Amino acid sequence: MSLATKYNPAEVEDKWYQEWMKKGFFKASPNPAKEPFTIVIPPPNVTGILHMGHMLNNTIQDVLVRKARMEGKEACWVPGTDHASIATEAKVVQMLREKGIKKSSLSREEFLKYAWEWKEKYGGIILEQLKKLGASCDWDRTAFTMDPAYYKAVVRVFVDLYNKGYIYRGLRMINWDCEAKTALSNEEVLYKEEGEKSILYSVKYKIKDTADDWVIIATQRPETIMGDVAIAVNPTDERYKNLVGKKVLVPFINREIPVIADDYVDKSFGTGCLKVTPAHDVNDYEIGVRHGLPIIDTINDDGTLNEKCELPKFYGKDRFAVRKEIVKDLREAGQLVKEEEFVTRIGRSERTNTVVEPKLSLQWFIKMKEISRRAYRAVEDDEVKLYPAKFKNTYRHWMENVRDWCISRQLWWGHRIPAYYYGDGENDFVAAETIEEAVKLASKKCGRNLTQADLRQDPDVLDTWASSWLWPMEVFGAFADEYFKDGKIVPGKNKELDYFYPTQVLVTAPEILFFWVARMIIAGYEYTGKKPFSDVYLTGIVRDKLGRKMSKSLGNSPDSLELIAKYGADGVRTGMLFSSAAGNDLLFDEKLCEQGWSFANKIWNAFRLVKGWEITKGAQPEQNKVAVEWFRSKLAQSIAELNDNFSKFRISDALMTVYKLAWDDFCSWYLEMVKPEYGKPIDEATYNATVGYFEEVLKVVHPFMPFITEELWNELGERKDNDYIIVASWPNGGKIEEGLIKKGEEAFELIRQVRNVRAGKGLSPKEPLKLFQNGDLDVKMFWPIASSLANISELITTGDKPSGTSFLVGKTEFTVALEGKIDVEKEKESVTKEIEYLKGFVASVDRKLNNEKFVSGAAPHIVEGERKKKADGEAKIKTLEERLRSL
RNA sequence: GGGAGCUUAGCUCAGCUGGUUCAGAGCAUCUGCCUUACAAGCAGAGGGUCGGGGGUUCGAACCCCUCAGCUCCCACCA
Repeated sequence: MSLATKYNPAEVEDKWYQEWMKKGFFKASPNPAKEPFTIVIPPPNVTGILHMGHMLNNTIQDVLVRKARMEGKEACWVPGTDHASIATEAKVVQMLREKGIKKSSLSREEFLKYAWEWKEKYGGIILEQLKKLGASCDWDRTAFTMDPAYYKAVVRVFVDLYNKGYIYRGLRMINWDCEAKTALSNEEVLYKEEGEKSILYSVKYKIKDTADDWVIIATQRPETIMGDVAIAVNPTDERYKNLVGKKVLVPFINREIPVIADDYVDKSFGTGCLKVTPAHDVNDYEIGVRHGLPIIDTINDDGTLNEKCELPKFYGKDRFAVRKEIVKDLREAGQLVKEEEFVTRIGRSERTNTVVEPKLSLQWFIKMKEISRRAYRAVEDDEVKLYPAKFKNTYRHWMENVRDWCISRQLWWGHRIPAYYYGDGENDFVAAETIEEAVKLASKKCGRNLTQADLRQDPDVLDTWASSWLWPMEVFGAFADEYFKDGKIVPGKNKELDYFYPTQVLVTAPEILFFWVARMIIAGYEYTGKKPFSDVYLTGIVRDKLGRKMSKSLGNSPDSLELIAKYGADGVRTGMLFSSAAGNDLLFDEKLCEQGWSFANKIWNAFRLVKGWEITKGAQPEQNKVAVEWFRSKLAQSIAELNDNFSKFRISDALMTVYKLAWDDFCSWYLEMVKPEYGKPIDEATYNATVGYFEEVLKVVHPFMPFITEELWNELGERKDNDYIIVASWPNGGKIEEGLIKKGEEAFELIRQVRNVRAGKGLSPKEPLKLFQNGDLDVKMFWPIASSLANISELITTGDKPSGTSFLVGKTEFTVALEGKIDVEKEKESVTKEIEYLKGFVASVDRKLNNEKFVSGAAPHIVEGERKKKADGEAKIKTLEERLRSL
């Protein structure tokens, strides 16, 4: 038998993944005899590639799914991708631009053809990469948010919510991307942390019917002056009290606008006078609404000025170009009194990086207040639990201040809004799932017989989250005709949904708690009356070891697939989990993957050891019997701890428990206990027990390191049919003999102490030592093990006090005989030091016990504990003092 | 501006309802070993007045107040 001393993951990983696929172990179907365990993947962007965040997130999901599968549950992990409307469209537009094709030169149909081609080409990449990681998804269920059925579901939900009165169309101030020509949600607008430099201009407006009286306002957007409809001052501002009600003239166009008073105005900012431009500023819009002011929208969709600005030389010119010109004009007219630099926060589009233009626009909205009430309560009442729980606060805060959700996007890639217009009036439209239905509805609404040709469908598409919020339901086909009735999903009809939904766990990033998680909960209750999942595990952000976010520009993001090639998927998976408590950012260091590989290598070498043993029919030595019994309890203890970690979603801790069980308890202690001398065989009983334990250890390691465990499982025993570790049963632990574990601990302490003496005195482990015991610690049971692991030739319990170095295990003193090798003075010094320490300790305990209030106030078992501390301490002191005298 | 959270060993973090798992783990460090499973290993060791200050209590890493620093979320000042 020749096995490499170094484990090589590359040789085994692909093989086992193929084998699992071939055997269909990832497939799940409704099975009433089994409990379901469902996870829906947070669908990555269809054009995405696997980055570190995905690796962490999907490793966690796979660990949970694999454990559930071994526990005998019907484990179903649904994979899929998100069409990611704006992100994908941006990529397609860029691709076309590189080919020299402008989006504006294409028809909608032509563009979509390119987009679908792009999707077909790149859409599967990330899923293939997940396979390298070992993700045990049911690939037959792979879903896409623009699959025909899914598309239909999204449209259906829009119509349904419209009919229920939750969806409305309204003129709202929205964030506008002039380059992509689309509305952006608040979340898609980014602000630079440090702010951006800008210039604050002070501009003079002439007061009407005065010779030379002026009002000075401060603005950083002089190009919007022509959209001004008022000047506002704070009502308590004494400086301007007599100005309110007067008219002033807008520079250049001399439109008369009123001076109004509004609380919003900050007296201390600028001059305390604010120009009000409702079309181009959110706050101004609100002031405008409060004062019934008109709205003059001077800027086109593409960021150029239009004829409403009344100055023909600016028509069609970009707003920033106009800013420069108008500043010049103002200066020349003597109306620019000050220019000062200041730092402000400018919103930029997440996708195109252009400065976001606040813009009034007709958009579609979902009213959130009422529809989200149930979802709010669900988290409050822990019906849906968040891990870590601190996100409950964040969630509550968002829910209590929830705003209406703008769901329309001026894009082509996505679910087209199923609203059909038949006229130019504000209400001349209907919402319908099909154009046929729309014709009927519209005809009825307007009282004329319309045809399809009379209808125009809304050109916009829906926000991507307005499709992915249905994900946990629609991956099971929830909204199909057969199951959907009167705005609800009828239970008892869809076997898949009834069985797999609600799902168990959602693993995702905290940044999409509102975008996605909250909205899934809302949609879940709205359509099924049930939560979409019970537990939400929020991962942290993967950062580099300096704590910086991983980004392309910093170049600090390692290539996922290269890491897997280097350390194996097993190594990378464990590497990612070593330091990633839920909700904590993960400071990724490649060394962690190396540690993961080392762990695999350790297990590999344990296997090499066991595999190399020859077996004899001989009787089982006492030492091995004890070792086997001890490990049985130790294993049970670790499994209990492990299950507890899992139940609390402490995945990192779970891995650490497994790591210590495998490395410390199994390899360092157990295997060392039973390892026969070189060249000698091992007895059959011990061998069988060892293989059995090895299998149990492999099982608990499997969710974390699926590949090496499958490999060794198959090497360790004769396997037939479907005997694979991936479907092996999760160990049930068994009885934990506390007494045995304690005896083991005492023996290990004894061994450590003897080794310590050796290290201190520079004695070789090969040199046998004599040990003297003074005290009543019962070491009999583990003695054969202790004597062999510490290489002790003899234990003398006659009470003799040899020359040597002593130590305590509990209250019992042990002395390693070291005639002629010790420095008596040093020995005395160290014993004295320990006595001093113990005396201080006993004194502090005494202070407590002499305190009336402590004895009467503290719980009895605490007081009892203190008494025992004191007695033990005193006993130890006595032993040590005797020792000191004998030196 | 509003809200949430964090500060424990060199690093990353555990420490559940104040008291025997109370000062812990992994990594890193140091010392000694190439001991036929593994030197990417083995054996052993050192290291923290639990951010500062104050208070409550018989007793505080844990509860309260306060100061300092950091992080995140929400809103966003013309």
